[in-house]
Amino acid sequence: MPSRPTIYDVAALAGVSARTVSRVVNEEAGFGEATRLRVLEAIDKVGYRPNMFARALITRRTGTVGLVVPQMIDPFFAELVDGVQAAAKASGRTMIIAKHDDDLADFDSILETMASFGVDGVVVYSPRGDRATLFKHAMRGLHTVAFGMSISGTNLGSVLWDVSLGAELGVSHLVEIGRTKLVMLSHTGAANTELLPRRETAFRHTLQSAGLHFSEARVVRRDPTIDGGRAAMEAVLAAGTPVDGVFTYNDAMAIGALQALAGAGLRVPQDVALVGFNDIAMCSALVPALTSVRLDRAAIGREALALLDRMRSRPDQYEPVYVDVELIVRQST
Amino acid sequence: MPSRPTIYDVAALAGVSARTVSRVVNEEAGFGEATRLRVLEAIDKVGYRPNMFARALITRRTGTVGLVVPQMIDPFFAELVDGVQAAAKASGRTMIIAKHDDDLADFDSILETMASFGVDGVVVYSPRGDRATLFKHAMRGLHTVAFGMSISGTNLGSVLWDVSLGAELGVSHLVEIGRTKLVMLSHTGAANTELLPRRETAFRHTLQSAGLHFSEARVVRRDPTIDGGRAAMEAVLAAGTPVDGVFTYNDAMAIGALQALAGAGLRVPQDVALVGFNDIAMCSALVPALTSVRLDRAAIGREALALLDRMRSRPDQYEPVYVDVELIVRQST
DNA sequence: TTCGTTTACGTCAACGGTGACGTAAACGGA
DNA sequence: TCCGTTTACGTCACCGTTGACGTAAACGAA
Repeated sequence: MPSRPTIYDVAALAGVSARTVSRVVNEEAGFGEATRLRVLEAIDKVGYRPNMFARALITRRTGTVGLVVPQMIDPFFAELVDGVQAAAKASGRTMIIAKHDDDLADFDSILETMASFGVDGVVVYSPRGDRATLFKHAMRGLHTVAFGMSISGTNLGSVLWDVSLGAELGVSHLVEIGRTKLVMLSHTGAANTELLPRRETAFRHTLQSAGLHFSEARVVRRDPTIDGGRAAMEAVLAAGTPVDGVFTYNDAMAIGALQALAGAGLRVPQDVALVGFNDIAMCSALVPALTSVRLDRAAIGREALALLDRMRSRPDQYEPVYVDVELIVRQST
Repeated sequence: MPSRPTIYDVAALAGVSARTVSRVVNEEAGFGEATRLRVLEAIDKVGYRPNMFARALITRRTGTVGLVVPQMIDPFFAELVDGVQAAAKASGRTMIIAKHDDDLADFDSILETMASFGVDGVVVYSPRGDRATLFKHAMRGLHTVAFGMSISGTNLGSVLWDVSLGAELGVSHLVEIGRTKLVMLSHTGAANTELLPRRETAFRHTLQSAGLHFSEARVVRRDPTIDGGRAAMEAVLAAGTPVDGVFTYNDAMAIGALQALAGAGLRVPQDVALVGFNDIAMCSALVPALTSVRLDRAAIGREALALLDRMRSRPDQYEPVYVDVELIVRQST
């Protein structure tokens, strides 16, 4: 932080008190037009910008929001970060971003750092659905919004999307276009212990309510990556499970499945229809373009920041906020 | 920023002065072991964390670095952000991230905000190679490192990778494996006016020094996206240009080319070998896995932060720093 | 034993703003 | 003309921390 001109430099040049400069800068009432012009000219001449720290020290507000995600390589998170950033910018706030790589200790120290950095609040994707750390920091006064997991309490709220509905939309679309031999490529790990089972449950329920047969062999679990998706699809084909429709845990797995199907000489969608989840940007650039369940990421950002705002005035219990999911139908189905 | 316990609360509980608590917290010399333990216990009991603003106000250092990129959706930038973040974390710094969407006015106001936020320095990928804004803020005292463009001056340095060498590595690899009918899929726009021509120049030079024919028809320009790459490749095939090797501006275009080649029934690498640029994570997950020119993104982050450090002690002219490029050979060649 | 040195603290001011409050001058209504 | 109100400022303290400096007590060497 190289030293910059202060409010006193401006005051001296404009021939007024620092308090008056402060008033002009913050557009408070109580100064004359002539004074305003002199002050603005002086600000321009010395290149003055307010020091956020001095300001934050007394106002106890920083206009800064923290965002914590597991990582940013996965396009899903990259696009989520993008959505929250856009929302922050729209409401004039600065964002601090950190990633925890699914490490609980890192996560704890990130929240610690953000708190001492005086963020007005944090928006968080918790590692492995960790709740304890969230409660700990919220209790100490950190305004927190978790997304992708349901949690609420003092200084603690959440923004969710209806995963069950999304899964149902995807699977019933496969049923509607006449597919009867469905398979789900799911996620091995416990990356998020809440969202995972719901997708599988919705898959089973939708099959059953369509009168289709469900068996455990129709859910194959691997890492939620391209390679994992390819491996899962290859396992299905190798096992000889009859299949004409595939629903995947996320788009990365769908891309992998696409590769495996191509490798086996099966055509998409003629032989096998394919539905992904999350609708990352790449879906529309694939051949064939991938049908996927879309989350409104901009809305997630907006809702999270709005929730933080509400918390400022009323920091008690918050009901989870839901954002819409919708199915985007493309060439793969 | 909800109110948190201060150094005075700790001091009162431990029965010492605030100054002594400060000394313990910052591990300065000059306190007894018994005192240290009492203070640490008190810190733990009240849940004290130093207020960064008060500290920054007096030390004039924030331990914060700004990172400005055009966007974060493109995996190349997402991975770059990741690399810089990792480097920042390793050196104990916090990062503020912003994106400018190639908008010059946004870029200017982002730097303004970061400066008033008291960042120790910024690491920047300039929109459209803009230099004027960089010079303006550097002149006012903002320590700046640009990457991907060569620039230097007071408070201003750059971290680069040798694009020419990267292009040469990629193209001569194609030549070495016996390909003689090469095509380059390049970038229409002026996203970065410096890096662009160098790739094309290296392509031409490498062809010529291998005794191969070069013609303008062998460079096709489109948007640097998957769709752009597909369109470019389709244009080459439609024009009937003979081709057995393709070098692309970036990996996204290579993915598009892969789709177009598959659509035309051409096999990779048997019929056409393919080399991308940047080596985004996805390259290894493609079928066939993509040969690509890799930039050491972690090194970019490290070098950028190291340059900022050097600037603190000596803010004058800096020679650009280069990070390595290397060719990662995979199945597509 | 004496006196310089080190250790282990404490005191005070300052960083750059803004909230709370004070006040002189201008204004306006009866 | 008088007095209450508004306008347009200024003054001062304080936000939480650390730099500069002071000092009493303990220590150590002659």
